Amino acid sequence: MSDCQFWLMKSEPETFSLEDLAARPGQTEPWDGIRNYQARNFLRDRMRVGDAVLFYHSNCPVPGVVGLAEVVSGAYPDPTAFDPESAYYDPKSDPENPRWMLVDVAYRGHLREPVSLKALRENADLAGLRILQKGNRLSITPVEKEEYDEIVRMGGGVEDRSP
DNA sequence: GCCAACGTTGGC
DNA sequence: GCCAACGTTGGC
Repeated sequence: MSDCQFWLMKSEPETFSLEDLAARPGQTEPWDGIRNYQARNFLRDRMRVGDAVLFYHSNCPVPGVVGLAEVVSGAYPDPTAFDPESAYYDPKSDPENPRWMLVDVAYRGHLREPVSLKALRENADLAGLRILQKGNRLSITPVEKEEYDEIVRMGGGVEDRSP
């Protein structure tokens, strides 16, 4: 774990929440639907198995970090891009040369208390967080180890809330 | 629901 | 390659 990297990944809880991840068979889920090149490049070029993830709920009453996950696969083509039935279908993604990738992530617990966006903003040690910068909408962003540790500390540590 | 900020598309 | 139009994100 010493050389793993740290990430923050956003999800709208109405679409896919941390509770949904905890309830999945094997508590693992393909993180599909990424349709932004910068986020795709992070997935494809920099994410490694074992990397630690802050799970962030966006577009909801209290946005913030709610728990932890872990990258458990390398990047591979996102099958939803080839599925005309999928909301994420992209007719321009060629199966011979896939445009969109994903990784699998696994549940690693809830923070005892969610750390709200407001609380993140109020912590001067987190001023460098990418999601706090003006206009940043990236759904996958790298996080420093110190920032990750601080957010887990603010959340009162981690507990398993497997169903 | 509003709207600011950003990314993508496509005509030229 | 420019840039206007459009679509999306996501906080509030």
